[in-house]
Amino acid sequence: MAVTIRDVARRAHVSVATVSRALTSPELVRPETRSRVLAAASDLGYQPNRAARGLITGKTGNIGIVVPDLDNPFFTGVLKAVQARAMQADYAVFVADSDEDPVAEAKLVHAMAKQVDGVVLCAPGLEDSQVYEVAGATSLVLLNRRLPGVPAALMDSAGGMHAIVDHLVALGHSRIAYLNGPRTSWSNQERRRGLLSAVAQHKVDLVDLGPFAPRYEGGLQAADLAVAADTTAIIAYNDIMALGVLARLRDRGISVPGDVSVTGFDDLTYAALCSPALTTVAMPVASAGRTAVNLLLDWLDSDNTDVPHVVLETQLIVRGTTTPPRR
Amino acid sequence: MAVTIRDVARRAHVSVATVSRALTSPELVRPETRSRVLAAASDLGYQPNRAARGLITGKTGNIGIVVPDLDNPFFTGVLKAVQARAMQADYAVFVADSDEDPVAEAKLVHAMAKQVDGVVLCAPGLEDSQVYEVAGATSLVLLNRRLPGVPAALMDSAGGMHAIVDHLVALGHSRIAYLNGPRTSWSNQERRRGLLSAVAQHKVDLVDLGPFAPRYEGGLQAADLAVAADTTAIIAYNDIMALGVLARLRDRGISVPGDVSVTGFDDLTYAALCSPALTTVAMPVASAGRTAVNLLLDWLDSDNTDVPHVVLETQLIVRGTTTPPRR
DNA sequence: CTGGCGCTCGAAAACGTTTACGGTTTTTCT
DNA sequence: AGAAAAACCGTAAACGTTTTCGAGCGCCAG
Repeated sequence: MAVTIRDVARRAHVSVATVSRALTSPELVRPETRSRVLAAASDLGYQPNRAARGLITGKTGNIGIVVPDLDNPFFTGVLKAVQARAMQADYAVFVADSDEDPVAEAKLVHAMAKQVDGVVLCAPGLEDSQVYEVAGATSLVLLNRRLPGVPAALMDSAGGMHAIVDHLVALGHSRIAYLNGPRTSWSNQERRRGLLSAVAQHKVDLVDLGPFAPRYEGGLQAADLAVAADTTAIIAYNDIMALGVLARLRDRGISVPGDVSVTGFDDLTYAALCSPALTTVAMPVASAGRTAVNLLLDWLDSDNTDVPHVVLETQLIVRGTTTPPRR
Repeated sequence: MAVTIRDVARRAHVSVATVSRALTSPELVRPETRSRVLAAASDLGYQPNRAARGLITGKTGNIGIVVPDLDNPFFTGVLKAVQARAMQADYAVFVADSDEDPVAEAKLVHAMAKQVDGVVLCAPGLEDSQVYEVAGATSLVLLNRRLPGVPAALMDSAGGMHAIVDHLVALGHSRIAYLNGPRTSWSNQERRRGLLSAVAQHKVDLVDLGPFAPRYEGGLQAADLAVAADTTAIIAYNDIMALGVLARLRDRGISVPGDVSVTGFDDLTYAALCSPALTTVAMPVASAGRTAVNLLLDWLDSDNTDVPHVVLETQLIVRGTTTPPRR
């Protein structure tokens, strides 16, 4: 049924070895015969069988990506970029969704390991030791998580948080609430780090609340605590929580940004679409995805001597939910 | 490096053939030796090499899914379900994003064809003939598109549209605008079909506008046309357009739902989160994804005699953007 | 006692590639 | 022109499995 390398060889009057060479190392065959086999190959619509190739080369031509939740636009953003970059480099992409379950994350990487040349891992919930453990099974690139010894594509969320605080104090705010996401998540720690550094620098009162579920409902809950603490600005862990905050404040008749300013984090599409549009910081999801596969590809054919950590810039997007405080 | 079937055979004092049998067709070996093999295998942590297996069986144990846009929550919703169901059945999932480009869609299926046992295809933009053409390359299941001869998981969007109209006329509306999406897309045709049937049944005035880009900006543009046409209710092609409509109306000081009712389609997360919350119809994305891979798996080991088309129910979600018209 | 059958298992072929090795031709150098 | 070197290409082994075929064995019927 399928057309094999043998068919091409027959049609081009050469051996299978020559066909293989013409396709994978063109410089090894005479231009004349090379074009002959190329012609034969395209005539027959020949596509090499990747399984057979992988069997002997030991490389699969595939990469994997495991994410905690495919319904989360943040991860699908990186997935989209990963997919695009991989396809460009002639790699195919396996995707796995761990459903936020750390043990599933580890399992999935192991299961993928035999079928891919490497995987990019988004695993905010995994223990460091477990990450190292799965790193033994295949080549890893971490996304948005820094760990000595394993390459990573990072986003400067600390810097983004710093920018938010700078923005808020520039507007004149001096008592600010931060609504924590999950305490153990690397993202929350990073954001908090930027927050604290900025706060120390500016001498503002910080009201540190939470942790809350990083969901709409978490925002609803957190909003009340923040107004009870008498703050003029609320920094939410992420956009979804911020949306919850906005909804709760509106329900209680508290005007945004008139009475209180609110910021999110991530710049998901609806941040721009809600009303008032949300001030937030944009994460470079696409370039992070791209560089993650770049790192992986480099890592694969290199002496694995230095472990690159590249950090991408975030960007504060000022929209409608932040103004100077009413005095 | 990796542990092969030969290592297991040596350790269990049997031949490789017996190991293979013990793992894939247990009833063919004596229970005693079977357990010896199994023990050896798990001792060594043996995992069969899928490439080698695929080379000889002709099956890969993988399925593919190609979607027009991974940033679109609709598609990631089905992707998530597809992934989950496939994993359950011990299949791995390749994903490809065509970036809304029909020729890329066809190319991608062809590229995948050799690496997968079948693919679920979301290709609203592809010509029928092209779909048939790619169906020759591998086993296909269509998602949300009906085509004779190829199995499909469908969503009853016509029914959903009918429900919207029923809802609106029940509220008392009698002059309604429909904002078309892309004319050629199967989805738009289906929705329009349901719309027309409901309209004919109820004798209401239908103002048929567009087509518009199925984006936020398309909604901004469409809103003005709808109010100029003096309608009391606006049915948008999808949620994103509806959000654009809401924004534009608010900017113009037209109150929703006071002055005009608005509906969306798809029930994306932000439909529930915007304010007022959007009346829309929920698409069974998850079960569609699940049944798509069920269909694919069934199709793979069956005589391919009848081509199943299963249609899933949609559901009208009444929220805050629809009320009786002011008179 | 013989022939046939069923059960269990091993030897070996096959899947579609890549690549080490060696043989033949062409080029280059003197 | 002749020899050494280089360029080109074919033969065959190898990758890790599955599967066909048949061998060995015990059992039962005749």
